[in-house]
Amino acid sequence: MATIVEVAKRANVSIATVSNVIRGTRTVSPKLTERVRAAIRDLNYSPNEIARSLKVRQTRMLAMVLPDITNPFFPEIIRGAEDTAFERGYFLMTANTDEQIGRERRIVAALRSYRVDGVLLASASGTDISHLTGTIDAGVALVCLDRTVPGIKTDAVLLDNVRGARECVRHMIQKGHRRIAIITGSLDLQTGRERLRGYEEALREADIPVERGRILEGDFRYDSGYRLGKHILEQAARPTAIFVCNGVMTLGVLKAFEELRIRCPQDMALATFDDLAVDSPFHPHLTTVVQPSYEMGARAAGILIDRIEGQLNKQPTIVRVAPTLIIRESTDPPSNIAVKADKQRTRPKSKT
Amino acid sequence: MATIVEVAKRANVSIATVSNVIRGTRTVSPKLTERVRAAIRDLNYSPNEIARSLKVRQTRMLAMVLPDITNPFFPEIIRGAEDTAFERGYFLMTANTDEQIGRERRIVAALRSYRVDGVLLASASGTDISHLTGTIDAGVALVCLDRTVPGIKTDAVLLDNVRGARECVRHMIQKGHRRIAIITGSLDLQTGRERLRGYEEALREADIPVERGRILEGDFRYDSGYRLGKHILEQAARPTAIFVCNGVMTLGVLKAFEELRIRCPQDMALATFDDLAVDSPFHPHLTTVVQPSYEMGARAAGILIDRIEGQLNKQPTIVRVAPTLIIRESTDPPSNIAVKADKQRTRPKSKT
DNA sequence: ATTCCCGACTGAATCGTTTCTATGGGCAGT
DNA sequence: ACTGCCCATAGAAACGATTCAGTCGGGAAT
Repeated sequence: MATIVEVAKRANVSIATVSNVIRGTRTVSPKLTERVRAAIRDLNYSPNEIARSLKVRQTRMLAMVLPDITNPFFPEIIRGAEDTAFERGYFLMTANTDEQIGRERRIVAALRSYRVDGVLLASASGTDISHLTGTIDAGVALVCLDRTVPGIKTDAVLLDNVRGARECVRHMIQKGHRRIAIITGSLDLQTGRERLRGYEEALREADIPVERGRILEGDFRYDSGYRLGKHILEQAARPTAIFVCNGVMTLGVLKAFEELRIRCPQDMALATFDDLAVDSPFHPHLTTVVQPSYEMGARAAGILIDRIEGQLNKQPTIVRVAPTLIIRESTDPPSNIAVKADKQRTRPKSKT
Repeated sequence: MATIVEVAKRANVSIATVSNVIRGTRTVSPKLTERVRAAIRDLNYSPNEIARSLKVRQTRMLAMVLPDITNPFFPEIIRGAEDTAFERGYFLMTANTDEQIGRERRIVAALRSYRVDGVLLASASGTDISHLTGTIDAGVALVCLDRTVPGIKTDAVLLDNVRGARECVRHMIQKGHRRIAIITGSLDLQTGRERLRGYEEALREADIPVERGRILEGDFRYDSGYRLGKHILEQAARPTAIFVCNGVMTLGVLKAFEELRIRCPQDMALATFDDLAVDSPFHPHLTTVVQPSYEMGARAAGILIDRIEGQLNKQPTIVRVAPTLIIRESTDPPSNIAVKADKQRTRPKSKT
C-alpha cells in the first residue's frame, strides 16, 4: 500500500507538499499540484487516517453503544446519528451491550483505546459507573441517549417519558377505562421509573386510586411482556385495559392475547410505548406513544460533535424531546369496533 | 491522557518493559510487573490502539456496509457478525449506504483510509465496482453478504434464493393456486433475479405458464410494495395469490389490502420473503421464507477473519445458506380460515 | 575459577502522517 | 541596484506504540 513518501518521490516534491495538496493546508502551485494528483492516482494512494489520527490526536470516529440493535427502536436512532455524523465529517460505529454491564464495560474500554472522539450511550448500567467516569476523565466526550446514568454530569437527549405515559393513560381514562394495568420496564432504569410515574399521575388526576396489584414490573423484554400479560389476563377480576411500557414487551402481551383468545380491543384495550412499526398494516392497530427516534439520534450526535469541537459551554446540555400519542383502534371502545367491523363485513363481495 | 512513556517513567522501567507486561510478549519479573501495573492504575492509562495499529499495520477493525439498518433483516445479521468479531478480538463498525452507490463509494473510501482490516458488504452496486476493485487491490479483505457483486472474485455468504422462492411458490401451488403474481425486488440485484427465477421454476414444474403480466418489478422498498400491490388488487382478472420478494414490500402490500378492504387469505393469499418478525402476534400471520440472518452474519464475519488471518486458501469461499419455509395462515385456503374464525367467534363470552 | 549461556531488561529505529521552522528566489519600493 | 518581504517549497521533529538487537549479570557446566 503506497504511502505519502512514495507519492512525494514519484511527484518529485517534498512530503510536506503532498500533505498540503491533500489537506489544502497551504497553497501549492498548480504545476506541483497536478504532479502530486497524478502520482496519487498512479499509485492508488489512500491517506492513512491512522497515522493522521496519531499525529493530530483525534480520530473523527464516534461510537454508539446501545443495549440491542435488534430492538427496532434503535436502528432509527442510529440512522439519525449516522446521518448527522457523516455530514459533519465523522464516522459512527455501533456496538451492542446486550443490556449487560460487563459487556458495556469491555466495549467502552475498547472504544477508549481506539481513541474515538466521542460516545453516544444508552447505558445498561443502573448504578455501576466506574468505567464511565474513568473514560470521561480521559477526555472522551459522552452523550447519554434515551437514558441518563445517575451520578454523571453529561449532555443527554431524553424523551419526556412522564408526559408520554401520562397522556396515553389519560386517553384511556377518557375512553372510559377505570381499571388500567401497567406493565412497566425495569424500574432500575430511568425510563422505566418515569413511565410508571406518568401512569400514576394520570390516575391521580382522575381520582382513580393507584393499586399496587395493577402495577407489574417487567424488564422491557419480550418474555416479561408475555408472562405478565398472561398473568393479567388470567386474573379473576381483571382490568379493562393494559398500558405496556415498550414495544417489544407488547409483542409478548399480544402473544398472550392470542393464546388466551382474547380480542383487542373488544375484550381488553391496549396501548403501548413505542418501538413498533406504528403505521403497520397488521392488526390490531395499536394506540402508541411514539418517540421521534431519528431526531433523537440526530440531536444527540449534533450535541456530541458540538461538545467535541468545543462549541458548547461547560454546562451539560440536556434535551427532553416530546413524544406523540397516536390513537388507533386498540383503545377503541367495543361499540366503535362493532361499527367498523360491520362496515367491512357488509362490503359487497360481488365487486371482486 | 497518559502515554506509555509516562507509565515507564513512573514505574522506573523502560518503555519496552511496559509494552511487554501489557501484551505479554516476553516474560517480565514479578517485581517489575507489579510496578508497571501500579503505574498503569495510578495514571488511568489506556494503551493507544491508534499508535499500535500504525506500528503493527492492522487495526482489528471490521466494517459492515449495508443498504439500510432500518430494514429489520439487517440488525440480526449485524448481531451475528458483531458477536463473532468480538469473540475473535475484532471490533465491528456499521455504515448505511441507503442503497446509493455514491454513498457506498464514499463509505468504502473512508473505511479504506481508516485501514479497517476487512469489510462485510451488502452492496448497492449493480455494475459499477471501481471503488471495490481499488480497495481490494489495496489489500482490504472483502466478504460479500446477502448479495454478490458481479465481476469480483471474493468470499461470499448468500442465501439460496432460488430454492427459497421455489419452495414457497410450490407450496402456494399445492394449496390450489394457479394464478400467482409476484412482486420482485430490483432485478438489478442478484437477490431480485434469483427469487424471480425460483418463482418461475416452481410454475414450470407444475406446468403453469409464466405470464409476464403477473410479474411486477419492485425495488425492495415499501412504496413499491404498496403501489404494485394496489395495482394487482385492482385488476379485473386478478390472481388468487401474491408472492412478495421481501418483507418491507409486504408491509406496503398489506397496506393496499387494508385500503381496498381485501382480506387475507379469504380474498387473496399472500406469502413473503423474510424480513419481518415471523413469530409476530399480529394478523394476518404470514407464510414466510425465513433467512437465518444471525448465522449469515456470523458465518460471514468468521470467513472474513479467517481470510484476514491467512487461514484460507486463495480460492474464494462461497457459502449458500438454506432458507426455511414457515407456513402460516396467509396461504390457508378460505375454508380452513372459516373454521378457525368460527372457533374464535364461538368462544363463550361469559367466561370473562 | 573460568567459560558459556540464558533470561531479563533497555535503547533506538520505525510505522505514516502533520506542521513548525528554515530557506531561497522573485518582485516591489526606494 | 539594494533591501525587504512574501510565497512556495523543503527538512525534520513529533505523535505513541512495537520490536529488533543488544547489554548485563548470575548460575551451570567443565
